[in-house]
Amino acid sequence: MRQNAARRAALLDAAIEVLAREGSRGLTFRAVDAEAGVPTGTASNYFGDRDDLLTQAGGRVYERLRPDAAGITAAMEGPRDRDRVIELMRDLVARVTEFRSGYLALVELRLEATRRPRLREVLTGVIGADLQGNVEFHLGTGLPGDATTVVLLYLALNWLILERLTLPEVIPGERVDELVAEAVRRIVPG
Amino acid sequence: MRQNAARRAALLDAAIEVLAREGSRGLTFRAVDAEAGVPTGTASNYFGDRDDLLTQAGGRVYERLRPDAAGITAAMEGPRDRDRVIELMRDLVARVTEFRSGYLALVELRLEATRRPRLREVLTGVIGADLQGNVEFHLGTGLPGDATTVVLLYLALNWLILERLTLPEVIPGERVDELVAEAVRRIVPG
DNA sequence: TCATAAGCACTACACTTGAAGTGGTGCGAA
DNA sequence: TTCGCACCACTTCAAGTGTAGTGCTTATGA
Repeated sequence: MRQNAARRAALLDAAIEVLAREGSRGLTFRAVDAEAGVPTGTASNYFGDRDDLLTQAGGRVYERLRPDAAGITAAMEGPRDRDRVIELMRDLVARVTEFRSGYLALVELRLEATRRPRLREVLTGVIGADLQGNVEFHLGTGLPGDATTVVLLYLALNWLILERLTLPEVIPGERVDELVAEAVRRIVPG
Repeated sequence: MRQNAARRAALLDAAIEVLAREGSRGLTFRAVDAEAGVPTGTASNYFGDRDDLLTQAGGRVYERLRPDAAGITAAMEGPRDRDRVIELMRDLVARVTEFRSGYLALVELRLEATRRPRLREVLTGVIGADLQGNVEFHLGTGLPGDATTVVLLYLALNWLILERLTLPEVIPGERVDELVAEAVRRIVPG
């Protein structure tokens, strides 16, 4: 088992791309090697088995989906009203939609988690923690709404993004901003 | 190309099970043969290629997810108020969650549609038509709310179901009914 | 009623692809 | 000088595809 941390990270990033492009079944050591541009057999040397690779990729892909520090401090500024929530949610949807491969990889991993208990544990942990973190952030910054508000926004916006990334013609791009605004208006108490 | 319609349908149903259990990459002629309990090579004789199989499975899986005639007429009865919508949505979520393999197969197909234009067209057609149909049904039966109401419920409830089917511990089963009710209360005008 | 033909189920096989894992070599850094 | 890693090569294994071929079943017409 090799120890080079930078190379391991590069392999995991390559794994995310492969996941999004080829699906979880397409995530093979060979494919990761090719995507990362390293010689055949390298991924074999860094991960014990596919389960290992999948689990570590699961941790990393979700980590990369989270906003950076600058984004977080920016989110804490401005007024604490519903219009501000609309802004924040639009930014969120735009940002996540932008990271197409990461989001698709995450959905692939969700489906794969159906068959892999270890992966399910890992994903349950990171996603549950993130949702919980969103709730605390929302309440902590004094934005309007309660815990249920945050959960309902999480549900609606996630599927909206999935819809846009998989079957974009079902909900045209021009409707997205208005749909997000309307979701917030109805879900967040005035 | 064989013509036996019953056998073709059985093969498509087998394909749905395989999709849910093994993912889209696992959907091979061999696997369908095995799942359907027919000799090796049978699926080869019924579908020209994988694209064919995937596309036809896409049509069938969605068809089977729709409520039957009895369910539709039942939905048209009762009062036309918000509490009635809560009931209907709870039934919907329960019914779709029940058909686990069908729902998971559909998500697999969404991801596969990312890579297959023909499949994307088919899914865009059936899913767009279903969403449109839901809007018309809702408005036509005089239930409270507008088109946006239906779309927002569609978004939130779909991800709720996905969450429950893939990572059930993130949102515990006991919270589902209350979450659905709260979603309806906020999204559907009183 | 029987002969004939057509379609299908089923089997077997040849071919291709893709992946896994591992042993060995050379290089670079401690 | 030695240890660890990058890199390459090779063997082995597993799956899947497409199709040729055989025999059964059934429909059709004299």
